[in-house]
Amino acid sequence: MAKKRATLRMIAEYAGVSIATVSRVLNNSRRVNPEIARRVIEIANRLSYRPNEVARGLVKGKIKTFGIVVPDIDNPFFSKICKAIQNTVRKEGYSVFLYNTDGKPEREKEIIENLVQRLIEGIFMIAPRMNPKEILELSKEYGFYPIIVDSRVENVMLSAVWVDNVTAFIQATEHLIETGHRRIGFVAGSLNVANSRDRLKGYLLALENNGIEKDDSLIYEGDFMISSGYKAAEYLLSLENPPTAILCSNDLMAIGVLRYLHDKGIKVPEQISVVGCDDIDVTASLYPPLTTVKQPIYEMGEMAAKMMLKYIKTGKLPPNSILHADLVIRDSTAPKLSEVR
Amino acid sequence: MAKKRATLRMIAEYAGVSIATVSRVLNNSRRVNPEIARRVIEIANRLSYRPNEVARGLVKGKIKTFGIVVPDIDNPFFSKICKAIQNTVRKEGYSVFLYNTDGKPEREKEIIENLVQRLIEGIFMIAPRMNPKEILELSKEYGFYPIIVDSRVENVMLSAVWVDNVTAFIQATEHLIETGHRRIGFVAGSLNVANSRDRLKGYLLALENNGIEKDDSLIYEGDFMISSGYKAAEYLLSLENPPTAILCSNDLMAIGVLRYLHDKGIKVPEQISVVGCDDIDVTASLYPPLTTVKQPIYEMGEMAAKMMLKYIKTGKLPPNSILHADLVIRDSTAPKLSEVR
DNA sequence: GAATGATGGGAAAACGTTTACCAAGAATCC
DNA sequence: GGATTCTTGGTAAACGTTTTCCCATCATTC
Repeated sequence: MAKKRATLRMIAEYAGVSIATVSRVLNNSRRVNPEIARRVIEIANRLSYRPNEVARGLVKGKIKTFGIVVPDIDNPFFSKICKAIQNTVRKEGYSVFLYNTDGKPEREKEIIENLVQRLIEGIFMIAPRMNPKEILELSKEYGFYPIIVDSRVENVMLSAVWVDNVTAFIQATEHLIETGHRRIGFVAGSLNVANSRDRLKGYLLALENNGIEKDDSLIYEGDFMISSGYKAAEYLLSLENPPTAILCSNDLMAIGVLRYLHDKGIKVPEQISVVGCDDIDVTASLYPPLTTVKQPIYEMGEMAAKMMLKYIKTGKLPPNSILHADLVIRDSTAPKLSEVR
Repeated sequence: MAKKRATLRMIAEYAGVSIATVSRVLNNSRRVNPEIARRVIEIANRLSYRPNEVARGLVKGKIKTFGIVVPDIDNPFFSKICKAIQNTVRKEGYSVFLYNTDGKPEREKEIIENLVQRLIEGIFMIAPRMNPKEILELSKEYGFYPIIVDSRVENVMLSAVWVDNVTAFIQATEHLIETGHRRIGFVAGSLNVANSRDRLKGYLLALENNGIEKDDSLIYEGDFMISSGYKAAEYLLSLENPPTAILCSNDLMAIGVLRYLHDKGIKVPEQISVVGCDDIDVTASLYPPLTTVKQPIYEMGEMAAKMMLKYIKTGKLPPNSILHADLVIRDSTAPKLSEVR
């Protein structure tokens, strides 16, 4: 079916020179006679030669490629990070392998081993479930550069980029408290991911700072998907003393919450306030437009990619990068009903 | 930094056998003495041997990997297709390279050449901008298996999976006509992609079938993104005789339309009906829940993956696969105002 | 007991590069 | 002008596999 692809050997024969010379010309790796160089290039073009990256990878012991390991590519938050990484590393000639874990920790190790077999240079672990220490060990054992994205990592010799979620959620919670809410429901993400724990922590700290006693029944653990937001709202509204505001660990769950409230005819923000997190693209177009913690999503991916490239170039661990998230107030939050009256 | 990875040679030395024997044991490619086999496997495990896929790829002339070329991974429609492909091919031991084109046709060729250098076996072209003939030629020249996803391809020796958009849009348009609408705005996607043209065609056919004269001023060409839906609505509502319903070529643009209408205080569906296309996850959670043409997104990706796997196994071109899309009626459409009164 | 066949192991070529080393000629330096 | 250094081309090893031959052993068959 396919024509035989051109190889260095073929070019060498046509040009009447050695393979080494052809390689040198094409890679500009050593000076060669300009006349020969011209001829080689001309022939290479004529045969539309493309280097075999696999052969090259074998001798170099690595291939210009990164792995991206992501819980769910179909989550707009993650897909934007992937896009940012891809756009950034492409400019340096890198490709990316994409792997979905569906949030299953056991798949992460499996994937890493698979990637290593393919001689990739580095791996972006996005919101990993695995223990950072374990990632560090694997990276040493197998010899790849790891960058952790969207997950706080401290006291481990790993480079990571994350958002200060604790502060952001203190801010979000205090916004609700300031507008008079005291019973604030919290829809957490899976608590085996660091971010979820941090967001919960911010929520709890804000309550404490404001002398509001925590009530465990107001905390619901979801899984970051729309459906679990729906269930969370169903649960919270079934309490005998339901919350007047619901703070969600991501926008998708907030969307689920909004949906439940619409279904039940409960008015947002008049009867209940809702806050999300991420500021994915659709958030501003919901009804009502959602108040949310705006994460610097693209920046986070871009930063991760830059850190990786620097890591590879220098061999030195780049410092962690902590980005800031700010609350964007839209129309899904309002002063507590009783205060308005 | 990294320990030396185990190789066949190392195992062979430890076990006191030849490399060939080790390879045979590990690949089960020929019977060997069970006693030796046992020893080899034991040593391989102890050294936690992982085959070097790059070396293997070099001798086999191909590597168990596919490329996915997609206009915008951050579009939930595409990210779901990617997820489906990934999930399906993973089970057969394949990895995927992911490439974003940002909808730029010139990048597609570039990416294909890059992928071919890496000895991938096949490429999924999702909603490609490139001419199918050209894709076919490249696939022959370079020797890879192409599968076209979400784009109608006929009379070309290529395998593709797509949705019958013409029929779906006839159905969507007729739903609006049946409920009394006669001035129906149409927000097209980029008309250089086949799907957009088909959707427009369906719209026009439905008008014709129902004796409604087409009005070019009611047709707006967007680019599939939220922002262009917003602009489209702005334009359509500025007409001296504005439409009473707006049909959009995808949900994202419909979201933009809804947003504009909310901003202007125009009630949906009371004052104007809106229809989208795709049925991405958030669609049902919008306000109002959007009537939309539900595309079998995951199925399309899964089908594409299965076709690819079969293509590779048999070497024979699998037949095209045409999926069906159905209108899902939710709350964003209603009989035309004047009819209600 | 010789011829034949089956079995299981090893040697080595092959995949397509990069690169260390070598050799020969040119240039440079006193 | 001879010794030294520089330049530029080639040779061949190396990367880690798979796979084709080939050979030795042993069992089977007549």
